[in-house]
Amino acid sequence: MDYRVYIAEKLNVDGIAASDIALPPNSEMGDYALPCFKLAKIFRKSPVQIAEELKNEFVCDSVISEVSAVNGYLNFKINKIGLAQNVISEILERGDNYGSSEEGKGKTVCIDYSSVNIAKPFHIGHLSTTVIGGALYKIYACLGYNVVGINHLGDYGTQFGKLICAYKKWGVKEEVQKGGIHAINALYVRFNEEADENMEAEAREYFRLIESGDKEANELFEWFKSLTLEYVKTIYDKLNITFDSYAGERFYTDKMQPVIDELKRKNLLKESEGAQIVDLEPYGMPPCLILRSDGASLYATRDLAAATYRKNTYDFYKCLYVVAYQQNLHFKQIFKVLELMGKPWAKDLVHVAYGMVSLEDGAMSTRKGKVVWLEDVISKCVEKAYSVIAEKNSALENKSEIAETVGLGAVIFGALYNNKIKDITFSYDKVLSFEGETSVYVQYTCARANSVIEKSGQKIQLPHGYMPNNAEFEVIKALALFPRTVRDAADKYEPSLIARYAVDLAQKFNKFYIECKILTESGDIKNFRLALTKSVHTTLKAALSLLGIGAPEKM
RNA sequence: GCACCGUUAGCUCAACUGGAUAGAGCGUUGGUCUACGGAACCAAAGGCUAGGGAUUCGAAUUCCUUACGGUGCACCA
Repeated sequence: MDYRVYIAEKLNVDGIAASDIALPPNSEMGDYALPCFKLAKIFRKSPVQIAEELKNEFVCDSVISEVSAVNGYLNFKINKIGLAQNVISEILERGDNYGSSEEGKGKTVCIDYSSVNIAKPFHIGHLSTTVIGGALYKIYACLGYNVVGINHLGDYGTQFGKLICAYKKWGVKEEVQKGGIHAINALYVRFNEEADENMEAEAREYFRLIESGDKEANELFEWFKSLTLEYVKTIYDKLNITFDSYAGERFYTDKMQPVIDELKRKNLLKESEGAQIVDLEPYGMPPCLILRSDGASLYATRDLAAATYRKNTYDFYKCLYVVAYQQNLHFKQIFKVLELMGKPWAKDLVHVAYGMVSLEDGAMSTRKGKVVWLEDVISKCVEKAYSVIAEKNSALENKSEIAETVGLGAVIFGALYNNKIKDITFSYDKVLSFEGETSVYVQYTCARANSVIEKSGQKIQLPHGYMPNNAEFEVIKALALFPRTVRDAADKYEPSLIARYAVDLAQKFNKFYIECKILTESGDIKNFRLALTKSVHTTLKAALSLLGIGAPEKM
């Protein structure tokens, strides 16, 4: 039940909607509140007076147990017994499905994320798009949407001509096969260091050969591509990330012309300095380049084709682009161009922008070797997790497996805990910290809850009419917030809300856990506390799972 | 130069989108050790929400302005 809706309906005052019902700063005041200041103008009375009058009119019932008027606020306390009963029984009943809904049924959401470049290994700069997109995928799926995860591969451009050129000059087949993506990347880096004008020209020619369908060039390219995909898939597996489509830039090679024709037909295309552009000056933006002066297409051209293709293929309700804010202008431009083309769905395109990652000593630079590879971060976290486990719980059987879950959780969680728009300075100290507001804390809490349940050795049975104490009630209120949090995270494209929620719930549970004994109690108290513990365990697991993080039963 | 984004405790960040006394974690100091899992819990200290104006019952949140930092601005992706 949504208490805000209930209260608003019960009040039945013009101008008061569920969204006007707020949460008081602390729970001693109440569980919900209505600020009456807005009503002062309508009723031409002081807010204090209005609150007082509304209080007197309000009849408490089985849902709202108490109303008070304080300084212009009307505070409500909800029936603790009823809330406890409702929330816990719902969680016990729905289990892993708690928080999920059908509200997105029949609607498709496309999410363009991660979008790796061929021949470039993953560094920590690629982590945000991957885990934010991955989490949004799970969050929307949880709300019943049909989700299409798209890895818009960076597989188009002269750099692949350079790569082939470098391979032809220095490459050894066996070494590349063995070294995989790092070997390819090394060739590319070497090209950029050593190439002269002749090689540059050669590279352009190789790119042309790829484009014109030359057999050898394409075979090489496909080989590099498959080595790249093989590599990234091992990382996606670890991060619990999946894709439904790997249609990258090249995929749109033959889908751009119709878009260009349409732009022409609609008189949007203009020549400027030899290039074909869409003029966006009236909208305060630089022009959107469609064709270079040599007739070649550009990034924007392919994105226009891709958006059109996705609409035609998936008929999306929304299409999200999880791409760093560096590309704010680019997306503003292509969204505007589609709008000018008269596409009503242009409004359904959303650039989900996130902040950039830098290192403590400045920006990353592949060329200067100032890079932190994602694989290294992962393995360090897993190693650390292993050593902590070995120290704290040496008897544990499957230590490596659990260390993997814990270590990867730390990597993912670290990238998801803050508002996505904020820049991040990467530090090993931070991801390797397993205390406080971390995934490890949440996982630990989960394991702790699980341990209590196991030790009890009894079936979970929620007693009727149990009156929760304060610590218990705080946990219950937090539990009740989960479905709303999932919806918020989807509405705001903000997985950090889930991460923060998980920590908050874990904190409240731990407080309860320290204050209230469970197994040494008996009867209703024990049964209720076990049911509460089980509910927390279920909800924390569900929250972590939306982020792609596992929750070991023991750790 | 223009545009967009950011600035909250020593550090890293929240604040349910305009509501009551701005909250957490880390770090610091002091406590809880018969532990249902101490990867935990409690307490203390720490704030003119970068500065200045405006809007109103009420501003960290909206508007203007200044400073600092970041990003982007025509044939790369």
